[in-house]
Amino acid sequence: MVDVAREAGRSKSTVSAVIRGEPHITPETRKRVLDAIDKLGYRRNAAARYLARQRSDALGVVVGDFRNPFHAEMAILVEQEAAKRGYTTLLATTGDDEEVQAARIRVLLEHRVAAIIFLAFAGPKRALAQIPKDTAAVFVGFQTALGPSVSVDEATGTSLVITHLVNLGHTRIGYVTITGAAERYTEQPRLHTYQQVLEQTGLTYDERLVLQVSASDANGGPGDAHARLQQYLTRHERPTAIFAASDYTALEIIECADQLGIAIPRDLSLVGFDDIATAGTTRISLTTVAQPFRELAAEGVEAAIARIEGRQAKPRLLTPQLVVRNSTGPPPKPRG
Amino acid sequence: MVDVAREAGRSKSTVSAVIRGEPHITPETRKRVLDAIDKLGYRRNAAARYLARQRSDALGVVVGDFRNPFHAEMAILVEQEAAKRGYTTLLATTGDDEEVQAARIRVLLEHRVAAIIFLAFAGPKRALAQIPKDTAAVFVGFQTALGPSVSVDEATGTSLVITHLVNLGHTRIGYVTITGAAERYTEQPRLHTYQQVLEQTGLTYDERLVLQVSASDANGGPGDAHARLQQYLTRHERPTAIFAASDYTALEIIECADQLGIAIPRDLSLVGFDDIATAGTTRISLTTVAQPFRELAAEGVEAAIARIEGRQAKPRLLTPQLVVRNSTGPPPKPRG
DNA sequence: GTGAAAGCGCTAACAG
DNA sequence: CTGTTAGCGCTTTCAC
Repeated sequence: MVDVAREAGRSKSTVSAVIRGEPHITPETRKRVLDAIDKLGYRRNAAARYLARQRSDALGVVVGDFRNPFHAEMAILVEQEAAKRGYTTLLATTGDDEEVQAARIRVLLEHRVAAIIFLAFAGPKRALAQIPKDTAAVFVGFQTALGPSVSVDEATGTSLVITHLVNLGHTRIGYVTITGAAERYTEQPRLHTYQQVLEQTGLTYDERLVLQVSASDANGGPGDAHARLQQYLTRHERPTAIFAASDYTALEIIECADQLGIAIPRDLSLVGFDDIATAGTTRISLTTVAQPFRELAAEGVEAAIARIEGRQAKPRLLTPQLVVRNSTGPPPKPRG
Repeated sequence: MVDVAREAGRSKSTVSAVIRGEPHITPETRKRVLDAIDKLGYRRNAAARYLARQRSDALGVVVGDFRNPFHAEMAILVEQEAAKRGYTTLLATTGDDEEVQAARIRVLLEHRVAAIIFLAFAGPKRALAQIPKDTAAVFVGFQTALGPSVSVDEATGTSLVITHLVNLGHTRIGYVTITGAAERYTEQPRLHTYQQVLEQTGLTYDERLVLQVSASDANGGPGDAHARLQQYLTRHERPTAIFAASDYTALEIIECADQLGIAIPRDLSLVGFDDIATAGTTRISLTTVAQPFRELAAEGVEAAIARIEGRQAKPRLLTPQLVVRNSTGPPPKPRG
């Protein structure tokens, strides 16, 4: 920067003023400085800038698993929304390992991000606890009491699903989540909602209809989740319809059903959650609860910025929508 | 840090030494410092650290589109590999817009990343040009002469595909890419390879068998790509087999074919590139060229670090493998 | 083995 | 409107 100043025949602080876009600069001076910057290929130093200003314009975004298209899509949108508002984004994936999760969050913290956005995922309490109070943390994509959250109303979404299935004649409606340890924090509550809605509808909650597997279950190895799903789908008292905790999970169920020769929706109805792109595809055509992606992202960023600026971030509960496609139909005639 | 020093009854530089893990510290002192850090919840400041050391341990990773599972997967793996080697990762997505691409790269540069890894994507020349010579740039996931690259041998991959199709009896083998402007830089060369291999095999290159659409083609709007694909698939002189530039593209072709009632592989054989998870699925079962993901990521990071440390990064050309599944078969009997 | 001091590249008061 | 100055939080010689 001092080089630029010399080249422009001005002082360092004038250069700084030009860069920051201060209004009170002579056009002449501005031009000289800009030219010098150009000529020297000068690029301001984010570290030094942060240090001097003591405030950062970077948002940390942590997502559980980019492999899940919902996460990926949201990450893109959040980045876009943040950019619109003048913030840059530091993205991090964590996977299942709690060590890794803590480590990634630590890195963001060391970079002094102004806020951390948890995308459809919240690390374990331990990782969350390390976040200093003056760093805003907001949660987007799922309902939680961990902090300010922007999400769809899961009770409504679940009602939509159960009602749809009940109207088709289903009474044995299962609930399945296949997730990394990471997502347990987000999908556990969704199970709770399922249970509540079920009972409100007059159906009895049957534990045997619920399957929760961790994708990376240590005992049994990686194949374990698949084995348990297979077993769940072939049991005699299996459900006639399944509500999957996410489209990503639904995709795994489809694969397993395909392998077992279980036809969807003839033998089994399936509903997902999220409405990722693949769900709308002819081959998959998955009935699902659509989340308003863009809105979620925009509101999430807004909430984060609100917190940064010391404003209160009111929790937002958006309205989900049921998209009926070809993965649901009437239950099969009782066997035997 | 000065607070920690006070709390521990030691000086600032001693605290620094402890943090950096210098060997010559009394156990007693170390413990005091560590305790103080813990008690105060101290977290070192990456910005200040960078400023003082004048070297960064952050790698910038830029990917074109997280929606493409190949990109997402690679991003995860690169992050993991970087972490293993003590580097942290700053991830950025760019999308199609050249402005955005340049902006994202600028942000990484301002953060003084030690190197930038271009993941299955290279920005436009203009964006690339802004990278100072002392910042290493490496390209992983595609062959390019833009700089050190780690990729699969595309000629070999393409040969595998063409040979496979020729053996099945195909003579009209098309090539399709549907991509953002971003990926044009990576898939253009692949087209070239297709052309070469075709001719080596004794088939003549027919321009009409090639379709290249930009997903975000301005004229015609977003539906344009789909319309052109549809037209391509219904033309009289359509190919009996298509080599898609990526699995992601292949997925779009499948969707379009499904909508048109074109059966795969009965009416049309299809081969992809990458071997993303979905390709292995029962419903998709896509014949494709598998890339060694993990190796690509590991070697990519290695190449970046090599450059950072001033070593020469020898371009690596890994060997791809053809995975034959159910999307390819003999050509249909001639119509009419 | 530990501490004092200089300085990394920038911003922000304040003078001029 | 522009320049001077004093740090921001850390690392790194160099004395002690």
